[in-house]
Amino acid sequence: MSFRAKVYDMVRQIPAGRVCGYGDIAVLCGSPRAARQVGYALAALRPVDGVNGVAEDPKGRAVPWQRVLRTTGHIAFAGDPVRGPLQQRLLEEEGIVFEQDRTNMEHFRWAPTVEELKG
DNA sequence: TCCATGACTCCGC
DNA sequence: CGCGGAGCCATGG
Repeated sequence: MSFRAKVYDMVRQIPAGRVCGYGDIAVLCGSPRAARQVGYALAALRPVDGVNGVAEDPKGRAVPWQRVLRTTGHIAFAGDPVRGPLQQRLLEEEGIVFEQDRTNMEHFRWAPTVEELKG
């Protein structure tokens, strides 16, 4: 199983209302230093519905990419005029609270349980 | 096989 | 705090 496939599977497990850092996903996928590659994996998703932010992986399964943020709580693609605001909107609809342009990672960070990791 | 590309991070200033 | 630079490493050509 490729690194990207692991990333997609892991991101799919993040429940609505919770977020995770790129680095966190990298660790959970077995490559602690590959945070950047996690972002690259999400960038490779195929956009399906631009308005609702739906994107799928190569297998056609939807991936909640909006739940992955920088460790600082900032939206990684903030510079993107479309995806930046979209990501924040999607997260706020799930109950994530933004203070200025960042979230409180301490409060919203998600970590899988042992059971969830068995997958 | 080598090389460029990056939705990242850590560190120093 | 913010900024720039260096390190990181999975992919694809």
